[in-house]
Amino acid sequence: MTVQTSGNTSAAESVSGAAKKTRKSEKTRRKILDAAAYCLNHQGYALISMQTIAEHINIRAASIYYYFDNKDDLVDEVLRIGMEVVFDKVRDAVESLDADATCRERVEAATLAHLTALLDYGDYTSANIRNFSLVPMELRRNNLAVRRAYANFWRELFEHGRQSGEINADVDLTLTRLLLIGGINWSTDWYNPRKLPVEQISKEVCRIFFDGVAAPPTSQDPV
Amino acid sequence: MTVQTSGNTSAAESVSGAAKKTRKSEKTRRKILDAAAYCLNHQGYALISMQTIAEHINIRAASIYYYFDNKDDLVDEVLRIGMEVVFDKVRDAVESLDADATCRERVEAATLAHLTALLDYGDYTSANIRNFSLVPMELRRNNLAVRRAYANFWRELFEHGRQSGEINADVDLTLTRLLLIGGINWSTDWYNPRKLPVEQISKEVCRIFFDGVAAPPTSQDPV
DNA sequence: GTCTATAAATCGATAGAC
DNA sequence: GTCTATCGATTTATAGAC
Repeated sequence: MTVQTSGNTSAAESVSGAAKKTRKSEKTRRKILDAAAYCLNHQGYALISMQTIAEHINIRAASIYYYFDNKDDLVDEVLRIGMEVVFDKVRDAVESLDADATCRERVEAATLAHLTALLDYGDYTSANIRNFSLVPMELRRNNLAVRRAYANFWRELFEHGRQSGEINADVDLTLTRLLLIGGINWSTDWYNPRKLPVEQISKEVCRIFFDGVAAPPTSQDPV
Repeated sequence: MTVQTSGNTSAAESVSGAAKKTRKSEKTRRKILDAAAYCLNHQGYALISMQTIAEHINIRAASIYYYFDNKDDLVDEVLRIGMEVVFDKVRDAVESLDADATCRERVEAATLAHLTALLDYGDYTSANIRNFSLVPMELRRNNLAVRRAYANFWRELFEHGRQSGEINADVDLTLTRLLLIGGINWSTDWYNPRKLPVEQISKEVCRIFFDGVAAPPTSQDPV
């Protein structure tokens, strides 16, 4: 209310941050993005309107156009953030493991991080996953680069496990990866945090994928 | 160009079929549903308009209202068909197996049928899966009954396997089911029929879920 | 930076001719 | 059954006051 109202507002906080204080401009921009992510997640693309987004943060729809050229640019940024935040969390989780961590430990950490970003971290991530296939082609195309990089990260995770002999040699790793990520992405539809915490979910998910659900032979051969 | 132009079109083909010929009325109704399913799948709810749907089959938007009271009723029926066609195919596939078929064989047949319905059968199924969570609450509620019944079918499939000792006793069957269905539902995003046919996909999916991807111990304990 | 006011387009849905 | 014409509501986006 005193210093940082309008005068020497400078630099953004997101990239190559210079100043330390968030400008009011940046704050409002973030609030718009948050509201857009919320609406996108709960109502879906094209069901959301600029007016609805604006109402959530008590501004007028016209004000949004001071920050974003049009609706698609706004949605585009929400989707981008949604995918990047997952990627960042997952990469951080895996890279913070010991260098000699097993493939299973890495996949488990990645699964937990992905699940956490998806369920706890909220609307950006869910908005991306739920809306990607329904969004105009151009927005999809813009989002593809990050998605490919993320897919590659997982691919390397599994291929590392294969090279170390931890994963069966004749298993389809691409299918494994798509099944795992697809399965946990779906969790936004059924997950109930009061039934099972994310830590247990990710542990159990990896148990299913690594060990399988088939019961081991009941009695060993009498050798 | 001669006989079957307009005259004696009669009776519906769908339920409790009486006559053998499809009325023009029913034919147009089906064409509208097809177009709606296509648009719903490729553009998503609320991005589709009655006009777009009408254009796909060369009629005027107003004509749709002769067959459906409003847009939501039309969407509702597309979603219902989408879920029912999967359920029907999967149930048929499982029930056509031998009575002494193993749990794994049943799950494999169910997976193949689900995948086939999803990928071959087309827009109705995908439209349901992709739009369910984004559609207005009332439409969701209408679709829940079929979805619950379908989920129960899978649940029994797995619980049967547990009771027969085929599935590990301490595996979370609910999570297994959700992971499996979620994973293959996601396949509409990545599946390429020229890379791997559905039969191989479903076989490999079941192998991953039943046996796991972990490599077996390389050398047995020297006992 | 945020607002009011409004232009321009599009949507769902209805009325009524044919 | 399908059409044209249109109403009324809502949308994105812009213009300009403050």
